[in-house]
Amino acid sequence: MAEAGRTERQTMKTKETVRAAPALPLNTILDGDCVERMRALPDASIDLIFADPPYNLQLKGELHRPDNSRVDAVDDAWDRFDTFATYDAFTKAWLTEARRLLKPHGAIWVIGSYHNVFRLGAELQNQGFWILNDVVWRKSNPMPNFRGKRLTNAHETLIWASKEEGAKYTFNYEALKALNEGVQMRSDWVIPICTGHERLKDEAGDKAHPTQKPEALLHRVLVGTTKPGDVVLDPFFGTGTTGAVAKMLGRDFIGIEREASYRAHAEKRLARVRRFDSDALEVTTSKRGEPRVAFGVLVERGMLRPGEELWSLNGRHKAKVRADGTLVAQDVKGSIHQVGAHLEGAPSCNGWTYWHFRREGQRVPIDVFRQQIRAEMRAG
Amino acid sequence: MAEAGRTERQTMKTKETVRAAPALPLNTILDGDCVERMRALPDASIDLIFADPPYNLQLKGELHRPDNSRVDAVDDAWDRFDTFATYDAFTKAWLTEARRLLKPHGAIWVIGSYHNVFRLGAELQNQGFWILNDVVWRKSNPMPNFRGKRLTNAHETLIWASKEEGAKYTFNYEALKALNEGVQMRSDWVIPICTGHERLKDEAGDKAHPTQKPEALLHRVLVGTTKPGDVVLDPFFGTGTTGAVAKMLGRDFIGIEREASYRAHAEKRLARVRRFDSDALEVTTSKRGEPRVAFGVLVERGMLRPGEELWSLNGRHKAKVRADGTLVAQDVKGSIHQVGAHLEGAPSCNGWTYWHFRREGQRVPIDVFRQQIRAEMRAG
DNA sequence: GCGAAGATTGAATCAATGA
DNA sequence: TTCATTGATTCAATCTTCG
Repeated sequence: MAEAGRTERQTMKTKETVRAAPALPLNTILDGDCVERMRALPDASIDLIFADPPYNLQLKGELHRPDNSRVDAVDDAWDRFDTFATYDAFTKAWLTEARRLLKPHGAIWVIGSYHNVFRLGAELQNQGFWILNDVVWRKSNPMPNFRGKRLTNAHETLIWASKEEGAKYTFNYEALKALNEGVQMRSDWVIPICTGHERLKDEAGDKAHPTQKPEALLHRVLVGTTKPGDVVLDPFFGTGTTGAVAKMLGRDFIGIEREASYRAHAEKRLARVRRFDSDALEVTTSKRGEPRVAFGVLVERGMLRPGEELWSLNGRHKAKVRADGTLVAQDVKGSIHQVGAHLEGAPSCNGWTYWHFRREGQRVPIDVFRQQIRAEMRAG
Repeated sequence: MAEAGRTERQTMKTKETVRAAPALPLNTILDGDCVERMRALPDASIDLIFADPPYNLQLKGELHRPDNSRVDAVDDAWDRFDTFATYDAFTKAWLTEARRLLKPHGAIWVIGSYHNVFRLGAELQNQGFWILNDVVWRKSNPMPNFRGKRLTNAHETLIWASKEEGAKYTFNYEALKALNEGVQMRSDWVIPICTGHERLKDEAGDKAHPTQKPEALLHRVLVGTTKPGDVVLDPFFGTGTTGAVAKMLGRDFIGIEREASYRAHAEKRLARVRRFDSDALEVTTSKRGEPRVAFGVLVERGMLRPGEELWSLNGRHKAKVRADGTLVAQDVKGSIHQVGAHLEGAPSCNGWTYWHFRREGQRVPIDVFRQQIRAEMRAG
């Protein structure tokens, strides 16, 4: 259907433009270098580009977990660049082609981590792309920081940009609002990393690709910023998450991937994918339980001050709040639960209902602050 | 005290260096241009920099190149280039001074939105700063997107970086873990925007500063990445959130702010702030700071006897204690760590938590003896 | 610079086990 | 058979410090 429409349009073009505008290789995976392959595609032919370029992680030695198992890191040749200058030149080259390929009302998504995303974002701006949002993919199950030397790296960043300032772009506001329980979709998306059945494995049972993206992420991108029938280009196709989700959602895709083994996995995967019935696009939203609130957050927010005294339920014990959200009593320090249990000689203690602060002569349980924070979290 | 120490050191210096190392203007707000003011401060004198640079530079109408030549009216492309170039030059200038001011084990935090954070991050990397994490401040109560044309912009990005690759830095792992319900602090922080009593207002009741940061954000930054007594510099001080939280937490600060009205608000605010009790500022510490204990000391003290058998964590291996504090198993002898690693075929092993002795049918880790000795050392 | 001590993990999937 | 529990495994990682 879409194929026929395109052919018809082509026949109406003049000789000069026909040469510059060959038929698009829709729903196929092109092999080879992404810049070269993009060069062969016609100007202003693509509605959306989703690009997950190498992150240039710069990992050094081996890393082991506390149980001594080895972390299977990204050590592929395609992720190694000598210098930032080399990486920047690579970024500039593929973004230049990407911009040429975009229709005037097209848009681009790129994804990266702190290793590369600042360079991606700066080059997007340098080339005249107009950033619409940066989006944080908050991983519900990230890999921990095993050595305890930094924060757990629990997110990646996406940048969504139109071709230039003032250009139109597709944004399905209501669809995203529906995906978000009836309130505006925010710039932070909580999505689990790709595991389980969705994660492609090779014959040996190892992961087929070190950085396979979850389909839920692409689902949100494509539902939110493309229309059915749009052409989506992924110049770093990998095992084809973009293509798989595009096919499910009734969008056309073009993939470029130079690693033969990734292409093979992607081909097999795409053959299995079925396009959704249009009424099957409803989303399942998982109800979560009440979010956990750390006592320390009350201190950070100034609801309780470091040094302030808390009183036990029965008024017999008191403890002092510390800056990191632990308590210190006469002969013990620890969490609100630990200190309460110790003072009562009990095996456990719910610190939230046990500890009280004083306001105007009254003892008030600290749990009122937790409820307040939860209300804010729900609002957000 | 610190002041005295500095003076003493100065008197020992030669004439040339005295001029370059004046006493630090601790706990004051300097007025004027941040780059000029930073130039007057001595090398390697600051422990932490927190910077919230402007991104809405009012360039329109008086646009000048870095060399101070005026920019003529030009087409959009030139305008765009010059705008970014000017912003980049500004960023480069203040980051260069910032890096010079940092102690070798110092660190920097910068905060920005998608308008400027990619340029900040790229320039940090270009100058040789080593990014430790990017952190997402996820706002629980962001401003909605009224036009429904984009995603609700619900976060800002912070970048935490050390002075260079391999440099030490302060990271209070256990304190942040305590602040997060006992699990590792992640790179996404949920904190409300600054409203209510905390939000400073002018005489007319309007907000005193357009982008006042919440104290909770600075609380987490300073608890997590500074020590009491550290010197914290904020080159874009605004209404002084950094200074206020630093003072509460027993850190020294230096602020730079060119707007007189912001300085006035900050001065009033700082006068109101009370420092927390010093025992409230103590923070849960890591085992890494504890003194080392030789395993042989346990044998010397008779806690374990030569010839006594120890069992591995999983109960599969055993080894015998020798009088010199080494272990001997079937085919290997050496330290508690070496023997454990060998038996498990692991690259390394923490013998303190791996090896257990038997008491009344129970397996108890030898680490309990180490803790006992450490307690004695603290008491003695 | 090198060798050794010793500090360090959260959420989720899936298979095996037991009730 | 079903369900709860336990253990093994895995995830884009710029992941130590002291003598």
